[in-house]
Amino acid sequence: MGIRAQQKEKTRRALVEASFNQLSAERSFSSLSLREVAREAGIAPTSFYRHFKDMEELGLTMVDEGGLTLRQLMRKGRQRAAQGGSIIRVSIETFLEFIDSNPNVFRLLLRERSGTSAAFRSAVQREIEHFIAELMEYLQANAGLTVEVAHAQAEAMVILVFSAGAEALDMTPKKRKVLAERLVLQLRMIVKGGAAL
Amino acid sequence: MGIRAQQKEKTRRALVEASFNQLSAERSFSSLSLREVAREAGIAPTSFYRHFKDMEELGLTMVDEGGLTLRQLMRKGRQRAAQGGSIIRVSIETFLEFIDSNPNVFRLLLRERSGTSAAFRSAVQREIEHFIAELMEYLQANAGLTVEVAHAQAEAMVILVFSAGAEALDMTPKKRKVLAERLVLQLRMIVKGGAAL
DNA sequence: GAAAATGGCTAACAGTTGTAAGCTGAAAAC
DNA sequence: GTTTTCAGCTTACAACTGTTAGCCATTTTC
Repeated sequence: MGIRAQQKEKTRRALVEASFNQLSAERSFSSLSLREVAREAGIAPTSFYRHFKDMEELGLTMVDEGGLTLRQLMRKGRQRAAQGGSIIRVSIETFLEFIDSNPNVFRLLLRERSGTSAAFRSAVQREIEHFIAELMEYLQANAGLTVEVAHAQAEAMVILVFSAGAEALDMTPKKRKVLAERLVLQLRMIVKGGAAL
Repeated sequence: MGIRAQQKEKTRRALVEASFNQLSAERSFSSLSLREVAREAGIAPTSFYRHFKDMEELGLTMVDEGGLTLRQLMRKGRQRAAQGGSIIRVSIETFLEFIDSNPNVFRLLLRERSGTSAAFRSAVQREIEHFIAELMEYLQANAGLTVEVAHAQAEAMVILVFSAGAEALDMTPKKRKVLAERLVLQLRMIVKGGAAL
């Protein structure tokens, strides 16, 4: 890669990282301005346009990236579970670790799922569906269920995990334990209930 | 009530209604400006302060109001179910009707649940917990479960219903039917699974 | 080595925002 | 009937926004 393209990639990364870093409980992506992001990344406002058409394009990049890292992590978690250990517990652990070490990635997905940009919403929805599909495949292979039931099951589980994640964001580690236990209980109910149908 | 207080209440309502009316798939409460709301309500920007300290105070009022109407509706639904009819089906119907006739109220609750204002988040959370508590009471009385299980069950059900509602917002009536059926299946899984534990 | 491409910059614009200061006329209090 | 209260108004300001135009230095291309 040429020295030029290399530098370009570097400031592009700086923009993405600057955006992620500015997210917090009090700050959503949609509340970030182009100028703020550019400032944080250390470039002039107008240089932003050398990399992204507008903030939406930046955001979509971030969603794709975030979704990818999450899915990779979960896949690893499932592999870990395959060689001993409850799939439910391991998945929940993996997910909570993800939230703990990438809170802002999760915040982005969580908020833009119900945000004001249709492109964002469907990008996040796509990520979640990937997610459901992988879990569903696992469930069907390991429990031999109807496609319909397996899908409903996988979807319900993903929704509950996501929702618990959202709550966990603001919690102390101690309260998280309680949350995680209840989540385990809920997922078990779904597994048992699905099998019974 | 004096003629003065009456007029004041009227423009206060106008502000609340103006805010609700400006919400849409493309517009969130946090993206509304004080000036826009005032304009829509037909008053000068600075007159806004005669009614609310800032936009956050307006929003909290809206959350409280929205949560109240939703809970009242659901309570009615449950009464309807008490005299014949599946509680699950009736509740889902009631909820989807609510979303259909008050999409913007639901949008507000949905978005501010994961929004950037701590006050908003806990206001919505409080509404949801009311919601869970009422359902839990019902479940415990009618199925005789542990407190723990009943709570986990009620919570899971509320989350799934909310989440389905979010999806339903952008859907055609035809697709909603499919969604509703899957939701029924999911709630049944939780009922069955809870009983099995 | 000359010419073209390009990432980053400065300057400048028109528009919007929240909010302060202060006036006015009508209702409320006395 | 006089005084006080107050919802709503106009004007004003400083801050910030996204975006255009155009220059510069360095890398890339030929």
